[in-house]
Amino acid sequence: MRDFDLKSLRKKQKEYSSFFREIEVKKAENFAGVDCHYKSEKIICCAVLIGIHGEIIEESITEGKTFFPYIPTFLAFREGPWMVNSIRKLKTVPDLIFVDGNGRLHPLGAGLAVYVGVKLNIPTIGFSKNPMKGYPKECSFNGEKFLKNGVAICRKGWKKPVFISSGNLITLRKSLEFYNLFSPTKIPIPIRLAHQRARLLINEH
DNA sequence: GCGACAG
DNA sequence: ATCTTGTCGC
Repeated sequence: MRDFDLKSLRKKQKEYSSFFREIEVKKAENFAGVDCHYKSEKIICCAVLIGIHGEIIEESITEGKTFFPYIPTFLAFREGPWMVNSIRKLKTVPDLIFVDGNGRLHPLGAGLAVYVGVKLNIPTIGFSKNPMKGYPKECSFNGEKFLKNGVAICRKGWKKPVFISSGNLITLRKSLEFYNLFSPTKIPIPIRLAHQRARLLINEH
């Protein structure tokens, strides 16, 4: 990996953060989930589009070689472009996208879901299974614990919380609503499907 | 050397 | 994310 100018990338993050709009999402019939998997330097990103009842409508994949390393708080520059391309390959434009990564829950309010939502101008919800610095690591509470720009959720039997935050064009309240709608399990269905597909595809070939 | 910020 | 099997529990 070559050298990257994190200072200028910070400025870009502030720019993305300024483009974030918290408005109420209107029509929501088609939902997408996006996730990336890796094998050595190879990356594969999968987007799955489902209907309101969970039926799969279509999927798309984008694969290639990684061009940016994993650096905490800079995840958008590693996976964002791949996710954006994957969504663009879908024949149907999603009304809402579940992104495997934080949205506003980020030091500069510019997580992966914000990047994807701003680039595509489509509502996005950020979801993550691991806490960033300063956020609860254990389920020492039950239900929703509201944080600065997101919420930590703990349900019965969970050891660790999951984190939900707005990515773009949606309110935190609605984000929570949609998480609950698509999460009979800890991982929301759209992301679980994208996760499974990406994992399967990266192991063949 | 220690602590450690999503994937 | 990745390296990796079985296994405890609802």
